[in-house]
Amino acid sequence: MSANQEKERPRRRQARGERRIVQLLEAAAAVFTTTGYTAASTNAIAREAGVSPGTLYQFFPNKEAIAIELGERLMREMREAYGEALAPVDPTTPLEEAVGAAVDRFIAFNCEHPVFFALMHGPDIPGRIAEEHDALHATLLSRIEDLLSSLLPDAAPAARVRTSHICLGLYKAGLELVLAHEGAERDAYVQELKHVLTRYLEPMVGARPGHPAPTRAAT
Amino acid sequence: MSANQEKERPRRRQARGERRIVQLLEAAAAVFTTTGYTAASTNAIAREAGVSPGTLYQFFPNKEAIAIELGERLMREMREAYGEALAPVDPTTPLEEAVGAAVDRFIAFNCEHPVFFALMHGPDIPGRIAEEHDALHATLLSRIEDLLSSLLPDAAPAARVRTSHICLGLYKAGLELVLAHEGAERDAYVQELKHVLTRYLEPMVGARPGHPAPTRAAT
DNA sequence: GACAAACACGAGACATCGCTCGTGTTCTCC
DNA sequence: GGAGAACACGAGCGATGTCTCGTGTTTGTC
Repeated sequence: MSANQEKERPRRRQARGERRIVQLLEAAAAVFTTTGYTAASTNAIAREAGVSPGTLYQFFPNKEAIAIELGERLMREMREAYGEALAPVDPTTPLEEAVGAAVDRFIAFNCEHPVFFALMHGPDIPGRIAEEHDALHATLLSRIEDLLSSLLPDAAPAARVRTSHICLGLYKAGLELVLAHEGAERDAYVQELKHVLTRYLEPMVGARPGHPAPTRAAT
Repeated sequence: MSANQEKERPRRRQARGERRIVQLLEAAAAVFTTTGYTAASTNAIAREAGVSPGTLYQFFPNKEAIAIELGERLMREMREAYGEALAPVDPTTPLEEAVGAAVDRFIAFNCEHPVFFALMHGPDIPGRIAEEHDALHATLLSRIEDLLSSLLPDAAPAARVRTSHICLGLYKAGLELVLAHEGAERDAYVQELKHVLTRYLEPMVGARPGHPAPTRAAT
């Protein structure tokens, strides 16, 4: 079969094309955030970008590819912004501080890129995007697991995996609430999210060496 | 204008019709749980119920009405199953017990009716269903607030509202994880969810009279 | 048994959405 | 300055999905 060179057509992009691509990606981000992936129509994305439907398909083979590319750029930007290892694990830092820093970073990123939440949260995700979704999920999960394994080295593997899932779930729930509010109220929810996570993890890491007693702060 | 009697057409249903309605509702529940609301086609629902598309529209004016009716029956059943006041608030019961009972009840209901989660969780909800979603949300929220106000009577109203939102968010996050697992693993996640909630609330209710010190159990 | 209303059917009207295609314009390189 | 590639347009094709409509069947009532 000689049909293996189809996918790799070395289309030379001009500067104008690159500009259109980011323009389309931004428009897609806007539409995805407001309507979600499935409800977003490619015509709407093209209209938002101020181009014709045909132009959109000069740069993306289909609707899915738009979300894929958008997701990849988002992931890349996240990695660049926060370094390869998301939160460098230092077992001597107090729990509150570690959790606070991690939460602050993630919240900041998600506030800057609301699409991220929209793309990763909807159950309306068909086909290939699910893979990317799972990839991100797994990445975050392993990061959290690394962090946890340094905090509680004695836990059973299964329990640690479970704890990681719980932490990610708690974060996502908190993020939804944070994004739903603004200003001082938003800050208050961020604080509550930190409380949730620290109080959940506290009893588990309370016994580790060098940290005599868990701290208790009033709300 | 004499066009005010349109909506109230006293269609006398026969027993057969009532049966068809619950049959269609069950089929819709099955389809909604597997594919979500928007992706579910009315033809698929009719097929699942073993009737023709035309028959479906004999009982429901449109697709949305199916979800509305399904949601209403679910809400009614929930109210009936757990009484008017969802969790009767007794300020002398220990926190762990109160949280445990509430979580167990809700989890049981959601495991029996997976549609509930599917209908209330998707961002793919158009138009009028959002209202019902909000109604349920508000109901649950006020229930939680009632429960909280008996547990921590001294908290500021704004903080209490916030805490309610957090609790509901945590529950939803936990529910997603619980439904994603089965058997012993599922039970373990239920336990973790209870831990999350009790540990989050513990410091707030720790100072209330009659409860000298918060209990601490190892994981 | 007759009449009307409720029930059931399924082909298809109508709309929407993803995507294509023919045509015309702009850029790049020689 | 001319050839070819990349870019841009927008009408419209094909598939899919919601909902209608004409027709036939069952049920309840006198």
